[in-house]
Amino acid sequence: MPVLQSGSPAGSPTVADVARLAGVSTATVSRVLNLPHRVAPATRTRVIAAVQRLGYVPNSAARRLAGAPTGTLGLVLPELSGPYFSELLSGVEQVSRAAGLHLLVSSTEALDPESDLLPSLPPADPAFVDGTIILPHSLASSHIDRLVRQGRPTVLVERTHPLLPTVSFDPALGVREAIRHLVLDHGARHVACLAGPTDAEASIRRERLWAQELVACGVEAAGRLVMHGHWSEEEGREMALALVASGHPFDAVFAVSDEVAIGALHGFEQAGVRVPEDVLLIGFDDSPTAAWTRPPLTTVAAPARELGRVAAAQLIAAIEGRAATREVLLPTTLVRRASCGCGASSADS
Amino acid sequence: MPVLQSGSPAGSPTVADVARLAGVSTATVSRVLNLPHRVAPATRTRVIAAVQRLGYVPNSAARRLAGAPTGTLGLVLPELSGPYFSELLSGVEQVSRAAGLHLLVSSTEALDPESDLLPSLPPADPAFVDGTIILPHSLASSHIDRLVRQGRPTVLVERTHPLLPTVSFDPALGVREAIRHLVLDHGARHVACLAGPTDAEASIRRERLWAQELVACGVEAAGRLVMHGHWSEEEGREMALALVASGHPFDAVFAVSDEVAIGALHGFEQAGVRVPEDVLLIGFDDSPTAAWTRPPLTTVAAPARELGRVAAAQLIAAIEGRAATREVLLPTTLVRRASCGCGASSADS
DNA sequence: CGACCATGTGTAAGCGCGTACAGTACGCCC
DNA sequence: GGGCGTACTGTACGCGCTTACACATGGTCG
Repeated sequence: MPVLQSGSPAGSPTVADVARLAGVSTATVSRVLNLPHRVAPATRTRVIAAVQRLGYVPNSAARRLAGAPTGTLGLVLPELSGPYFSELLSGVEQVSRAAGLHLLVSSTEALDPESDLLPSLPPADPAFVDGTIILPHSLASSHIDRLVRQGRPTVLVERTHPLLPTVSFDPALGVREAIRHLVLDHGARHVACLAGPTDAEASIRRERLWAQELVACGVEAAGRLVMHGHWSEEEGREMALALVASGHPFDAVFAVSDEVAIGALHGFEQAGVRVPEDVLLIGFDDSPTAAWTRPPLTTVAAPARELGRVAAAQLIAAIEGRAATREVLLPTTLVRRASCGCGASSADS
Repeated sequence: MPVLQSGSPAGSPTVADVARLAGVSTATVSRVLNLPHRVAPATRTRVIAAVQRLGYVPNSAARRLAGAPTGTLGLVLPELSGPYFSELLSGVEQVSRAAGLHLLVSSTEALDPESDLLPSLPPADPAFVDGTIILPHSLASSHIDRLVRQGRPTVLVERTHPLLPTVSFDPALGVREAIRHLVLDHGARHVACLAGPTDAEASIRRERLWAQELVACGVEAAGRLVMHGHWSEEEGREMALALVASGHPFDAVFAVSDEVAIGALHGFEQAGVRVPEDVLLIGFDDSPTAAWTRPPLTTVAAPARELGRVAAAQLIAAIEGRAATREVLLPTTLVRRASCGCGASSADS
């Protein structure tokens, strides 16, 4: 059990306290902690004992101020909830933990997209982290440019950038597979698209691929069958309802995220449209929930956890001075369950 | 567009740079940023202009070191993924954002439960945050005691403590409702319990209530019908399988979390046991997924987001010196869907 | 008209830590 | 035995910021 602090009664013990107890100078204490081999074994032992006795934990603000690395990574996400970010987050955490680094997270949900507040977020603050992974929520990029200018290690996720290392999914493979499956295997003629916000790059890409592959299959990519909304179940439901209400005939739907797809499932049920009997449905992400919906959701698997892992690895490389790969593309594939009209795949654990 | 840094070419601009540009002393710059009303309007304007021109962002490490609050809250969770933590997290974020505070998150997944590393996590580090919300993942508490001793604002979630303010669910109401519903309304006689880890306080409480209420209903709370595992779908599945394999007859199941319940759903399907025809199932949490399973999951609603909100509010109160309520208990209620044998509640948005 | 206060600003002292630099003590060699 | 290198350790400065204190104005009151 630790002992009553010697120094400032209110605060935590400092190097000075440890030094006093061990009968050495503060410099020696600091050396024991950072360059142990430069200290005589006997002294080292004494200092370590003092550290433990006092329950001394270095003040990282001071440490950082004096030029030492923080040993923590920053992660900036548009939101903190939802399966996608959740998975991504834990992927990042997994590798940063393995590297002995702490992780610091915050969301930009609050921020005015156009404001330049991003640099003041702890995960982007040099005082807090050695480097940052950013998943920008919109196309505005002035704050990103500033980070670049400051030359701090930074990795972008799901977003292209001329200078920064980048990690994204390559939706092409998965979406191609999905569209072909719909059109070629199940004979869909009118494939609708439930898209995300019009300024989200990931959504834009997926929508573009939807159109592209449709045309490649010799089927019309009808603009009237495209809906835009936020990445949420609720909006997915509304888009599905709106689609039905529009009166335009359609026999299949490609949703740019599982959450939207799940919402759509709900919307269709509400509108009396059966999936997959009346309309085929394919989502995107393969979120943990997808296997548990009714019917189980066919979806383009984009393993967010893996994305997070790679991004973290890239960032660590950048911090350590090893050149990070400029642009990493992760493959996506179609996971066939029941919502696309394929036979009853009951359980697939 | 900002301008090339004047000071150290590599680093960001400092107060000194701003002071020079504005033709004032560093003290004045600092005052403009922290106590604006103590500075003459004309000077203030000049300084602000300089700040913007340089794109100056205060170094929070230095700021903190000099005794100023960091303006950020810390949150320590056992894991970062999963719907429960995800929701909790975004509740905390919601109110901390509203209060103009940043949020700093990390998980203890990595930590040796018995080690004293917790105080070195950024969210518990005075250098990083003004206060911390902790959801301890096990019963070990020496590190928590240390935080108490240091007298730093701290709020505990789902965990009792003699000194610290605490925010938890009161599972009693919901569980009572659930068990009674099973036994009284649906005539269940052998209600099993799929519990969490044996050292997780929340799980222990729920299991205890399961037993208590069962007895109160005049039904046996059979120890042979209790299974323990981790809070995951996979373990839920395995527990369900094990339960079936055990051969002990049972006609209903209470799972201590929705994830476990969903896993059990999977397990039962695999074992050819139909829910709710052969066995009734009730979960705990009302996670976003619960409404989307097959069949839709009846569950004890414990609004994690709200829990997060309250915890954050409590912490802020503590930081500001207003006494936080010692122990807050949030009510839980039963949400009836189909897995408990109630009629087909199709959509409940 | 001088003492006194309010207001604005500058000076300088740390906050806790890392580390260049300057010792000090010892062992080795020629 | 003196010169020099090696292995440790201590002294002292600075990281960027806040803030107590000192100082300079200008105005107000007796």
